[in-house]
Amino acid sequence: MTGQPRVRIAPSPTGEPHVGTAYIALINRAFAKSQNGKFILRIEDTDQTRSTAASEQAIFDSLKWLGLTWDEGPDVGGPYGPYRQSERTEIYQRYAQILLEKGLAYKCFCTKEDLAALREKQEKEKKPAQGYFAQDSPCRKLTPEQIKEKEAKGEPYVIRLKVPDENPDALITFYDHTRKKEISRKYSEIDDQVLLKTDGFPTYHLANVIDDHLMGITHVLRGEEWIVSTPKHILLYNAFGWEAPKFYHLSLLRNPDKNKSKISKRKNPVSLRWFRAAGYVPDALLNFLALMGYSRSAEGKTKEEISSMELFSMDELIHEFIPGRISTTGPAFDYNKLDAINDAYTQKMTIEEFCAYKDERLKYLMEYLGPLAVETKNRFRRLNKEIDDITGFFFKLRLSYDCDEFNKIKMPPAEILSMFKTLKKTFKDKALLLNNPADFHECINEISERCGYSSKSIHMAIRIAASGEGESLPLYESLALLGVYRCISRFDDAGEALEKHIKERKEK
RNA sequence: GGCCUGUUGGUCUAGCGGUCUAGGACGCCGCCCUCUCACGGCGGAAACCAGGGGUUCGAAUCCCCUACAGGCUACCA
Repeated sequence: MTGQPRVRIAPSPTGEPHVGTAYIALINRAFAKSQNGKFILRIEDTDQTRSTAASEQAIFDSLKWLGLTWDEGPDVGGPYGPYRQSERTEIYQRYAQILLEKGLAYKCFCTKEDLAALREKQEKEKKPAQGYFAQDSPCRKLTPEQIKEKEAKGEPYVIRLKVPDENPDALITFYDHTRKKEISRKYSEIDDQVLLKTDGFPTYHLANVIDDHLMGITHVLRGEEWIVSTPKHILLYNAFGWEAPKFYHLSLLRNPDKNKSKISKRKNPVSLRWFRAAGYVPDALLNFLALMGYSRSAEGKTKEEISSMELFSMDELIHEFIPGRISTTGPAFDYNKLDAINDAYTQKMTIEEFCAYKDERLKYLMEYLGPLAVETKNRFRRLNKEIDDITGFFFKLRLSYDCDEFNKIKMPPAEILSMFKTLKKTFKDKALLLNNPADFHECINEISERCGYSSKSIHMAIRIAASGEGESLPLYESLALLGVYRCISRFDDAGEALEKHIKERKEK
């Protein structure tokens, strides 16, 4: 051991690159660099049904855009590769086999139905511990002959960890360095987790523990959602006879609404590609994210220094980083404050930097717009026109509706209102099916036919709700880029604005 | 339901037993600067430190209980 820390982030390449990934990456990188350590990127693509190469590329691009570069990873290599879990399946299988041989894991032939039945039974009995554990596990009791028989028949199986059950009330404990305290769980509360799936791929738990050990990870800084499963991981480290890394759990970014639930695309933009296309300066986004997870000390600072201490660069963060100052409370993601910080950064720029940034952003914006790029370009008369007059609606959180626009829909206001409601409901129901422009096209036609809305009216209504105006970029492509969830909230907003408008007119 | 975690103004936070009649930032309001807006400057409203019990000469700070919020409870990570 050299004494230099090695940390990692391990994003899954599913869907859009998430701000949460950048947030965790930022803390990890600051931690590593402040101690002259290494920051590693590992791709956790063990979920074969959801992982895509495009998503992986988007993670690379987005993190690089933010300057969150890594020392080792799938694209740059390193001494502990491969850094993509899908390329390490034999390793996991080998280690699962070791556990099997040691008698610390077992093959489980239960089907989905078996598990559902088990769960139902447990619920009926109101057992405090649910899940697949010890005496509830039929496959634990299988004799070697029975196992052989099932295997010969070709029954699919998973490999599960055999959680020690001699002493169910004993505690399994680890130290959380962020919360600065021990956290523990009873053995009886931990189920016999699946280690290797039927398809031969590992679950997160197995792959994560093996990789962290094999890659020499010394400190694990990850999201708070992992706290409860950390004891499972400790169990695995014990089973292998390995020393566990030190754990730091980072509080989750939250939606800025009343309840502060985990930040999600259903409620707000979370894609790093969105932030980039929206025109945020990378250093500003970084600074803002750092504020969410880390707070600087005011000690020894003058009044003036205190009033500007929220503004700092990645380098400054690295130089003064103190792990003990990582926050433990879940911060609401305040888009408003992000804007303020972004303003501060643009003000610090020179004209040259500003132009370079605008150019870079414009290029990226066109890429982001995809099929709409040409349409956007064609709407310019002269190059001095502001691009955001045309594309701004993609990047505003809330639109303000000019109520005269609604007059362009040739329908009575009350009917428009109910149309917005129908649209909202249908989009919500079909949310998972609405991805491409064609999906939106089909869906809108369906509603139009089903409810007897004229094609012209429904399209105009959607156009106004989505873009805030009666003239805009081609509709279906726009909706696809906006994403279903933001469309839904815009139907809400537009409906609300219209309702207010109707009320005001009545009062007059 | 069970388990785990968190709780200082609307939001992000400083604070680690007396210096707190709780400081800063964002947002909000007002004034000044000014041809407008933005920037900047000044000022203001906004937190009885979730609530209740302890411990202590003394608690936002330590302990306990309750409430609320979040997370997890998948062959997803």
